[in-house]
Amino acid sequence: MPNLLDALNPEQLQAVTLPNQHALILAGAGSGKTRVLTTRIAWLIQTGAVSPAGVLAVTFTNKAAKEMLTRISAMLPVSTRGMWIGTFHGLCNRMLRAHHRDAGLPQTFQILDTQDQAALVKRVLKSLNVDEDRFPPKQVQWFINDQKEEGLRPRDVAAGYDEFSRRAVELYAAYDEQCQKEGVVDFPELLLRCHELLARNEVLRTHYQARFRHVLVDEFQDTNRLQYKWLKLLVGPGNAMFAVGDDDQSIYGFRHANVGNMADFERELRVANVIRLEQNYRSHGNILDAANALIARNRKRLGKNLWTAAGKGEPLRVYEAQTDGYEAAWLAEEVQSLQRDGYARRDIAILYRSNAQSRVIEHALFSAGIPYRVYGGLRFFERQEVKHALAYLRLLANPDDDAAFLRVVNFPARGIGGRSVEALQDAAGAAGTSLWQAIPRLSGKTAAAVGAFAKLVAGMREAAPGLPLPETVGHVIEASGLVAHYKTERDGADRVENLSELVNAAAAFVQDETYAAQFVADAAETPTAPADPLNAFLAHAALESGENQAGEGADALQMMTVHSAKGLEFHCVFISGLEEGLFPHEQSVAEEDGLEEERRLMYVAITRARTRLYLSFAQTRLLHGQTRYGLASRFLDELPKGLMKWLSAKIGARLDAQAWRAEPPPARMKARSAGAGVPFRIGQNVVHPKFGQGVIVSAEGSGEEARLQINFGREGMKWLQLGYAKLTAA
DNA sequence: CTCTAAGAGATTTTT
DNA sequence: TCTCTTAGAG
Repeated sequence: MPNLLDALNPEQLQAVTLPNQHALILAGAGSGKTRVLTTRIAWLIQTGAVSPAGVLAVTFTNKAAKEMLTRISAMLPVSTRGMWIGTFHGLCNRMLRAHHRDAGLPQTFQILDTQDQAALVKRVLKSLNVDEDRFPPKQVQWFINDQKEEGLRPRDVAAGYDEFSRRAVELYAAYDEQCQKEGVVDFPELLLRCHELLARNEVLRTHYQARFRHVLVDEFQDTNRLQYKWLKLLVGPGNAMFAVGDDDQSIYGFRHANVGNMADFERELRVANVIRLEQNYRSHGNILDAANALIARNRKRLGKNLWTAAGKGEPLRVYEAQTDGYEAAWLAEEVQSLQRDGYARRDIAILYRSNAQSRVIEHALFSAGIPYRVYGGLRFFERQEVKHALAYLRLLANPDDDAAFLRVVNFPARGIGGRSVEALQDAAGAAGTSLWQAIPRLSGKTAAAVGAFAKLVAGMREAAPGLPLPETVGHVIEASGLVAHYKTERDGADRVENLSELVNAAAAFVQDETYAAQFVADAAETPTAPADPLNAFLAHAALESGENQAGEGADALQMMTVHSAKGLEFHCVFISGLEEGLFPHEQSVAEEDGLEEERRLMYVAITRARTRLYLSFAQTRLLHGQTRYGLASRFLDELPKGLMKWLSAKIGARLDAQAWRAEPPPARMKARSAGAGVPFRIGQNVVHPKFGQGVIVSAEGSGEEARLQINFGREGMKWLQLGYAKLTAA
């Protein structure tokens, strides 16, 4: 076996071989971050510094966790079984299962995903007769999650100043009570519960601190306050935390990622080892120079400058299109030309700021016959039919799970309407029981219909224990009538397919025992009964939403938002829609922090490219049904001119008579002169001596009296009178 | 209970 | 403009 440390650069080597003290590794894009993390774990084990059971490594996504496990297994002939490697939620789930009694949870507690949680909040609001106009369920849900992520229970929330928060705290309390009653736990609750468990139970805390000699954290810049607090509980006098992150790639502020955790960590735990990984192994020089120049404009940085031993490479190519339609057509053309140059489609990515932009591009690619794959969208376990099947399975595990009960009590339809459900809810409410337990209290016609459902579920529950998990799943999707129902539906074929795929997923799950082990209680910690596969599978389904798109193997062009491109790399990258208002997004530019995050997002986008980077924007874009006249993104101005090569627009030259969604503007613009005797057109670029460049958005009046509305981008939108403003055509 | 029509919302995403 | 959700009628 070759030496693990052989191929490391000096900084990587230093990081990998640090003594067991707190450390912060500032790892730039493409600097071998995962490599350092995995090599350190392998090295620690190989040198006997720690046993596999002494390692805890935490990531944000299951993908990252899996990748880590795979790479460690490749480096070491040791089983990774004893290690705790997983997501924050996965590890907390594991700990809570092992100590469910101490955590005040039933052993079979179920996990609510975001949709389930929204439904439960709604249900609680309804039962309390809350006015949904004044207290929108979504906002209440956000409020609850915000509090939980700050580590606050209803009693800890400072008395609200406004009416909303005062009432919201009460709703939070009612919601928590209902969760407890049903034995369900939402995502932030997993973390909060686990945090409370460790905070209150000194025996457990010291046990885990002693066990996990090394606590390693990936993407530390993305942690929220609660996650950081949880990590701090895991480190004690005898162990240390090794955090890897990049403040320049912090792009999840909107979901409460707190970059400040990096500085706090350094200060609070007196981190003596701060190592910067600045050598980039991914991109050519010009690309890195552009990225460095851009990010240097941010004020709030820990500071870092990427460099590469590779050559300068090609210049960045910039393209200005007239419309989003032309931009898309150009993208398709350019992709074809790249293919002719020998690039595989899977090595090319088109990135955009928001999902809405993908439609036009998809249209153009489709017309050009280029196979593509769009990331994002519904994931396997989030599909309606799969969620229905899971709801039946949840009832097998715990019939008191009201959320699951309500989801399928009348699906497929079996004559249990809203009134019947209400009667049942009333009965349950009066008796203080779950819906399931309230069934015998019903009378009349309702009782018969619901009774039939109860019998169905009871039958499944009896059959399940004797069957292997995949057969249970198979039985449930048939006996529930789900398969039959979707078979009769018009477009149900895919859904039937997905249901049988669920059986496969269950089969794969029970077979992959290393992975299944992530979800079962640890024998060392709990001498209790072994976790049953059904429960483990349900937790797996909730914690890992599955692939978002099929066809992974096919050679297809990659399309995704900049956010989902983080962590990936491609030979050729297109960053499209570089317009003020879109990227940076208009909702972010008002605040300094918002703009800086947008700039980091652009930094992430640029650093995805290995050899060739394209930047494009459109003068005109259809957004929400309205034509928007945007200026080129300020980020284009912030890149060094010398690195960029502007491609000239071949207007319509090679475009066939495709019906692009956005019509070619020349025709439309001619028809829309800004008014009689006005020498400008709507959409025309103009220059103003004080405000600089702008685009005419609309106009009123005529001749010298005419007033023009002009978007000056950074300077904002202005109304100017033609007679006074010294405007010139750009 | 199912179908249709009107209304809201429209960055970014994982668990 | 489009899409998804919800309310109301049949």
